[in-house]
Amino acid sequence: MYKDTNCADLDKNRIGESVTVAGWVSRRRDHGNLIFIDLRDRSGLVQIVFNPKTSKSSHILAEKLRNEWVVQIRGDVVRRLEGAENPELKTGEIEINAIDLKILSTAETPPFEIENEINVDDLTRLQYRFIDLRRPKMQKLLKLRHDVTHEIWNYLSKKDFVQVETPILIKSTPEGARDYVVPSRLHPGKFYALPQSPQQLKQILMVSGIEKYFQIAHCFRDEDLRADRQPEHTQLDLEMSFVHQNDVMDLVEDLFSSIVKKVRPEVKVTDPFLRITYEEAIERFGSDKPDTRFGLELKTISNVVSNLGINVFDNTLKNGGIIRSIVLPGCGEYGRSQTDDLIELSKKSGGKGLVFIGLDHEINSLDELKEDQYRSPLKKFLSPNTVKNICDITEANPGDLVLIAADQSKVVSNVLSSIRSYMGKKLNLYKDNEFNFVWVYDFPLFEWDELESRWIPAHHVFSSPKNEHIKYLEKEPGKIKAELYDLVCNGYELGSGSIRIHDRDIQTRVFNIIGYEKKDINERFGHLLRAFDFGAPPHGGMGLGLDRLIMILGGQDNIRDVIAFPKTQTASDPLFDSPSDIEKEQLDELSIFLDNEE
RNA sequence: GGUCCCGUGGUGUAGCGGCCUAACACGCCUCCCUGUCAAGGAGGAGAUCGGCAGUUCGAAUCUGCUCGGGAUCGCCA
Repeated sequence: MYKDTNCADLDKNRIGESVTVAGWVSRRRDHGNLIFIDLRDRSGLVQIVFNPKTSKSSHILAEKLRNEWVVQIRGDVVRRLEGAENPELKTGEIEINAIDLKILSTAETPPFEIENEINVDDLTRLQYRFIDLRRPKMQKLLKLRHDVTHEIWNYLSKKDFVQVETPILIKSTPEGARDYVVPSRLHPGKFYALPQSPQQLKQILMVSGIEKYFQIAHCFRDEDLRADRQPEHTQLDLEMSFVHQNDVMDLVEDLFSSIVKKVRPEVKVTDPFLRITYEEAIERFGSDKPDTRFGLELKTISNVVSNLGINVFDNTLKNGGIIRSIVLPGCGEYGRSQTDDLIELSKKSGGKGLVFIGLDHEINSLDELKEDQYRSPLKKFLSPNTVKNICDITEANPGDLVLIAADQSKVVSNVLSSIRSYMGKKLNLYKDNEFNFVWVYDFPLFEWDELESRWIPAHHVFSSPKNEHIKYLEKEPGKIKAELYDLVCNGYELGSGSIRIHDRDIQTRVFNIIGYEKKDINERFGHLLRAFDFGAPPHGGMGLGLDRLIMILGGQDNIRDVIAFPKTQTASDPLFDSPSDIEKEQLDELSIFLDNEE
């Protein structure tokens, strides 16, 4: 070994020891006859002193040292001079008197500094990812990631789960996201697809009698990127036989609690996790992935604002729409530019506009509300009594701003939930180190696709309808709730799962509703259905986004920061410069002809 | 495919028609310095302002296109 101790493991208990350390020169302070080096390794920093009285040759060599050179130093751990201690540093009470210095590598000046808080373009960071990852913050996030997966392995192993690796080269199915595709050399003109998730493989493993399976699985989706979406991401994938929905939820809940306890012991996690139905989530938050760290719940006010001569509202209701509102506490005196911001946000979310009612702060009682104590563009239609009724339902108080959206219910949900998220942050309604987990369950099995005029699966085709809803299958598919559940944290969807269909008859009926022909079914799912013919146990499971979980646990707002080598928004890698051209010989082998005209 | 923001020495910013022969901070280089820890002091090098085209007597600055990065809608069963 080039070193017998880590830099930051040294402290006053080790004074007098002779040690050898190795690492990177983090900073040098050259006082002429005395040179200080902050030496950095994975553990942290320690101060090295080069004193000509201790070692003349080392001192001369140390004059050459520059940032990020890699060095090995032998020396004695000594107590620092009185008054020269550095309380900011873990090793601040001691230093190493260097006797020997060996330069292991020189280094160019790095393109940016290796500190926790840097303000550098993402492109530069990714081009020099090896430098970026030297930053203690990034090291901490990679370690956090390790600790999380370690805990997952530990926990699930203790619970009798077996980790099984599934292939990366599998088969394209036209369902779901766009596939990443790999050409086959041995089968000219044919392609493998990279898995969007090991979904069908793990279900086959259930038929194989594995009973409890998990995998930290890479999943690939060729769709556009976002702050929380990479083309290649990692899932904790798990599946269990002979379980009901609650068994899966209980297990995952306990697992996630123990992960948080392990890696963020100072954080309080809701115990038990909140469990709400899909319907309740939409009703209260307008979203199936609500941020439950704060209130600002939505209220329906269709009844109190109809038939007042307000055309927008009456027409909306006539067309089967709904009128809902959200109350922003203390925002009653918002000016034009602030309300315009909210209107713009609502338009971005697909809405047409918003109606405001701003309540004065100096209102003694809403029961004696006067005309001049509230403002609204629709004021001439809104009597004090109507406003009071609205306040009753929405629980608005003096000084609040009531926002009203009228449209089809899906649009209203989108508009008000995006305003809710935006204002929750703006009004500082939650702390950064709060983790609010919530289960959302009882999702509908099907959604109506307006464009194609047909029912499509809300999750995937193997999710089981609730037993008592099987009777609606052919008559009212929209009414069917599924054994489908999502885990949500702080407004992020962390994962979703379901109890799967293991009955051939029900599976066929679901396929029929989606409108699959026999031929399609065989081509796409024949392998799985064939397996089901040989004794399929009842089973269910989940897929959980590991990157997002670590992003939240690490207090980050971008998934790239918890992935060692992520891609840019155009799915390229500035470090490797991928994707890239390949040789003509490679193309020929694959029987691929490029149409370079376009 | 759409919308929005950004692109100026190595890094981050300022400059937003002529005061620009492009400013500032950090970093870098040289020299001085025995107690610093964002060391200090003195001096120095380094950018044709992402690219192309246009407007103009004159463009880092205005316009168009394009490339790259970021945010977001669509998309992500």
